[in-house]
Amino acid sequence: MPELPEVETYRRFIDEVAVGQTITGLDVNDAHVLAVPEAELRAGLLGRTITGTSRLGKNCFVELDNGRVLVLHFGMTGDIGAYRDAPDAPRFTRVAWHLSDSGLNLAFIDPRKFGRIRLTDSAEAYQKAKKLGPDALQITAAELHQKLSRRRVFVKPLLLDQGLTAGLGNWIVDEVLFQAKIHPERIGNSLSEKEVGALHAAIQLVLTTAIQHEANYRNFPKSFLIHAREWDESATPGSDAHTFCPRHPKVKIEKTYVGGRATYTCPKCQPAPVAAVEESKAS
DNA sequence: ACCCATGTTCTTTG
DNA sequence: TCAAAGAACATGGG
Repeated sequence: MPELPEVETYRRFIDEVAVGQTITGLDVNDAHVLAVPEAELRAGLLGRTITGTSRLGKNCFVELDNGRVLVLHFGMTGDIGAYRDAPDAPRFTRVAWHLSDSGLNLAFIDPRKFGRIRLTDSAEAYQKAKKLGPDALQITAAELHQKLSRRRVFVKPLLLDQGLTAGLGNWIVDEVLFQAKIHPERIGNSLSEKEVGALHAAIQLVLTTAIQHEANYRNFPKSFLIHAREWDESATPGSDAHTFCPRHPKVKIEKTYVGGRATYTCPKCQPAPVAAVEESKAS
């Protein structure tokens, strides 16, 4: 779940539920998701008032009244929730914060426990320490072109690299490349300025659309590749209509692996790079 | 029972 | 130094 649009949705939820409230309790059901010692987290949070929220890529920042920042990273299966009474805590709640005024508890939910919770002095310090690039919604086309032009690597792993730009995950990169009609195995520095322009526009389109729908994939436009991904099969049991390209009803979406990650492409929309062309452009 | 998975990070190998 | 591939992490769900 948690790529940029999901994290943005979680951030807005936290902003609504928790800003202005004081943290009066901390439950650690599973310390595995803590990237700081529990005692340090407890000392850093109890009695603090939440003053605001922000986000960089897939990281959510919860700002505290002493200037420090709680950082939430949701790994592969993280989620956020709220509950009033302990028996109502969502399944897989690993950590929860008790909020003074509302009496609600904010839950960090994470079945697979790849998520992490930590404290930092500032969002900027965290960005620097983690070597995170500009947020995918903030990066300009020129900046993207400049970064891609220096790399002789497949474009898909480049877009997944949080140091190049932060926030793009596996399905979004596939969607972006499909919308921009670029093959995932095109070499970074082989992309023309025009192609990078299309890439940048597709990033904006996919992220803003996903945020609008609060990352509920099923509600995305029919023109999106997302509907061809396997996990959507449950929505249309017994049908394989969803495995065809939205633009070419007779062309099947292909599943391959690029950089070790499952990758979906339309062979007609996204022509595979020709090695000779790539090399001549690169040299 | 087996295989796959939205992310990050480290190790190995070239 | 860079890049690619693989593994590890932890666990649920199909």
